[in-house]
Amino acid sequence: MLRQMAQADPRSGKRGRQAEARRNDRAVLDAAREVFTAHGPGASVAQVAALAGVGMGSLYRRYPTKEALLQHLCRASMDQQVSAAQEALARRGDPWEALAGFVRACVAFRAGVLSAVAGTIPVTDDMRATAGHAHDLVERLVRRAKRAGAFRRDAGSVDVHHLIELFSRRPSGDAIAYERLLTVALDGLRTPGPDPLPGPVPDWHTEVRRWSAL
Amino acid sequence: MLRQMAQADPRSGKRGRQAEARRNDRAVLDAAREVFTAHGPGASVAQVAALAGVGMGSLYRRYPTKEALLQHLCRASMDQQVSAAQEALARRGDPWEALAGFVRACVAFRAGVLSAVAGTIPVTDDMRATAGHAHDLVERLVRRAKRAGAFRRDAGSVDVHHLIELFSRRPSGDAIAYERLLTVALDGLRTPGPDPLPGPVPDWHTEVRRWSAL
DNA sequence: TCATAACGGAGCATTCTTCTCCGGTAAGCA
DNA sequence: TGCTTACCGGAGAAGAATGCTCCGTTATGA
Repeated sequence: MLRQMAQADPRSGKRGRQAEARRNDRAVLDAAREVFTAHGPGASVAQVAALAGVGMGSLYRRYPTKEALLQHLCRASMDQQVSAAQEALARRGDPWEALAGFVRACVAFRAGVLSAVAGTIPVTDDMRATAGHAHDLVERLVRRAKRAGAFRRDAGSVDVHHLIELFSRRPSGDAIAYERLLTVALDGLRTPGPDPLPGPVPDWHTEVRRWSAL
Repeated sequence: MLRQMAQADPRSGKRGRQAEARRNDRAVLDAAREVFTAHGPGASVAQVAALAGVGMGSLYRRYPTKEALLQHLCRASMDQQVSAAQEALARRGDPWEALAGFVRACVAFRAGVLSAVAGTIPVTDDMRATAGHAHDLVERLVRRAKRAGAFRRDAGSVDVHHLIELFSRRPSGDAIAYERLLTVALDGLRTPGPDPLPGPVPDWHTEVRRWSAL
């Protein structure tokens, strides 16, 4: 196969093998996100490698096993989610816009992976902790929006979490259609509906137990 | 294994083998819906049989192949969707309530199966026709709601279709959470948001082409 | 020019899956 | 009551798919 070698990595500016390695790092993780969120954790590693444009060897040099890849993916996504939440909290201006932007960002990088693979990999304490941290930040975003009257009273931060999970699962095609639906859902989350939402406001504790149940 | 034989089928009132056969018919189809919508068309037939509480033999006597099962499932779901739409159209009173009830019903019986299995089975002309018929009815429901001012102007019937597909994919657990989200989305579909939906209103033609692309 | 480091992908062992086959069990009739 | 028959469940065969390893190849940099 023809390989594209001596091209500079636009990010680091480096060239050569090290640059290729760095690019592959990202490509593998991005591909894994794409494949596992769309097809579930049962998707094959070969599929990930193919989408990343990388050989099996290159993938397995980075992650000793499929499980390790999934765990790393979860960690990375949750870290991204934390960053996005912090950024949203730091934003001045309309609290609703900050929250909505956060949700869109999370959906864009498929922050809801964890729900897709929950039950197939052991959830480490580390993951639990990071998820908890992320949740705290989302809770603050929601509270702030509620104070500004820009979030329906009968919904809570866990509903936001579920929304992100739901839309993270979107298959790769048809991106516009899903963006429309997400916009619809966000509009519905902002203003109260004619009828209250069914059931009690879900709480984080039971949510955690759902994917902690080995 | 202990079998439960001489129990009357509550539906037909019949007893014995024929009753068991009838019960199994339903059980297999319901299980297939559940399994394939939740885990995708890659889910194993054994999983379906297990959930239906039926042996492999009983399943394969009904459907000669996995593909046949999937096709029959699609047909049945689309027929149900047509029925539900007709029922909704016949309803008097609030046009919005009729539409919302229709969507809820479709999600309840997972009308969006087709999207989950699209691309894995050949789509027969028959299926295309039934889907078209269903769409016509939904279009009428939407138009009626729009005339009553109970449907946002920048959305269309294909968006409703997408909504049903999205929520049909829900995994079996956590039903309440999804019902909340569906209510949120429906609220968002009723009244116009502060910003218009992104992209053009999707049309049925391109939608069809999406899952007709072999 | 040579040692090095990272690469791609064919191949191996094992698991998973679809579908077949058959012994068993109860309903229905003589 | 006893026989026929229709239907049931699940073990198992053939084959596909998957996770992972191994190795020959290729660009880099001294």
